[in-house]
Amino acid sequence: MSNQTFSKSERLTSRKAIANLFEKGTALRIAPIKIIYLSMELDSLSPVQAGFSVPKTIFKRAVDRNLLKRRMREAYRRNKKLLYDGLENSGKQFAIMFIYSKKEVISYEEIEGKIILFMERLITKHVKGS
RNA sequence: AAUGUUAGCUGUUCUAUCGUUCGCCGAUUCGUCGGAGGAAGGAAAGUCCGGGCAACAUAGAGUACCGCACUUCCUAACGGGAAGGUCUUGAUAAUGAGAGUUAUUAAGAACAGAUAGUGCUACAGAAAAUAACCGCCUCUUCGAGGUAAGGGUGAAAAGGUGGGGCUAAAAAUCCACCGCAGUUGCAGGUGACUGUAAUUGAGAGAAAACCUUGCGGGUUGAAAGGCAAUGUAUACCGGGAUAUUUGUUCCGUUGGAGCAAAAUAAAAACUACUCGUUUGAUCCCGGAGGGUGUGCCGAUAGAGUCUGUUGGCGACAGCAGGCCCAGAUAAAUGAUAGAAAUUGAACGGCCCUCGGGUCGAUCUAUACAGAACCCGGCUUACAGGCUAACUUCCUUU
RNA sequence: GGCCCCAUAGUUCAAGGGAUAGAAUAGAAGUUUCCUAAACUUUAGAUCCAGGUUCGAGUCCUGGUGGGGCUA
Repeated sequence: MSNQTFSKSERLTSRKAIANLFEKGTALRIAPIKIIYLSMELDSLSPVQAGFSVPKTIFKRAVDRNLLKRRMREAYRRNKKLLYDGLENSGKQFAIMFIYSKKEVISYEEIEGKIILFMERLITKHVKGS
């Protein structure tokens, strides 16, 4: 689990879980990315399940939406070890949804920086709370 | 050789590291792991047409509604395609006194009907489709009548050109030629239609106004639909049985059987309406309905594609052989780094017809765009490259 | 994914194919007032884009662009 794979058990695939997340989750905004997360029981052993979304109203073309989702997913996949290590001993599970909310396409480096920033914040908040 | 237009084809490649998904093979502690493979397009797009497929009656009739509209063919089908016909516009040439006609060539056509009917044609103009304002002429002054040759208005003015005659003045009255429309005959063509002869006629435009005629269309779309699991009482589904009342006949007696009629019956579904069809009341047996929401099938081998050959002007069709070519579902096919190729820019070297070619290193750019059940089309978007045809220009012979 | 609707001044709406596309409100300038508001006068401002039919198109037809709604 400590490698860089990103298989189905680590992604948000349950319609029910997503509905629950949007209803009760905590919203957070880091520059162009809006993040909704919730501590909840998941149906897999993975500590975190993540999903990525780009609204159709901002980007009309499917090519642009695909590009941004791929960049966000890649950034998450390469850095998720940070998040997993931080949550290792807590026993909690998180569902996270990343939503892109800017009209321009930004580079991979920028997206990666924002996602790392979010992970650090989530860990410090969680440690402080417990 | 350059320039542009149109049509067709193509539409970046390789390596390394880390990843996604689907078959196959092997292992497994059933969580996964390993091996070897497949993984976006010509438009996957717009959702504009047509078809397959599925449910609702094996999908029925008429009206309404919607769509289409030269002919023949292709096709599973089409509003698509091929070949042809006709018309319009432009150019060139020939001919004619002129109107016009003919030939070649290019482009285009929602190209049935305006002589079935209703309505419309602003402003201007006498008048916009049963034409008389000025002008001309006649009668009997006012006024009435005749006349479409001339005038001006308008997008459009009542077939056109030339000539003669009649007449009060004129005309479509006459002659010749040209054009248009209807009917009939002959010849050619599968047909649209063409050629030709006779005869009749003079009534603009618009159907992308309503409409008429002919042809076609049942409705809803994979979120269709089917299976399984979870789970609770009836209403839901499937199968079977029986009908209730009245009259009458028979058996012959607190009842049973046959026949006929009526009622239950109001309504619901099938497209809006009319018809038509189905359901319908009670009991028994079996399965469960609604809601939440999971997995699988539908769902990836097909009107498939490539090669050859035969038929056809062609679209296309037949035959033979080879090939298997994405299958995701909060939704895969990617990220990073480095090379190469192509394009453009300025720089330096070399060559020469002084405008380019070629080599080197640097910088820049690499389009439009992402499958969502599957096919056939149409439309729209598209950096660069290749091929073909044509236009224009230059040089040489 | 599928189905449907709409587009006119800054905004909300009109306009049987026919003078210069109209009204309300918002804007600007002026009058009035010590100043503001209200009132009055004047003024500028628009048919989503491209083709086609027609003598003539906001309206009719075709293609595109943008926006909105419904559907488990």
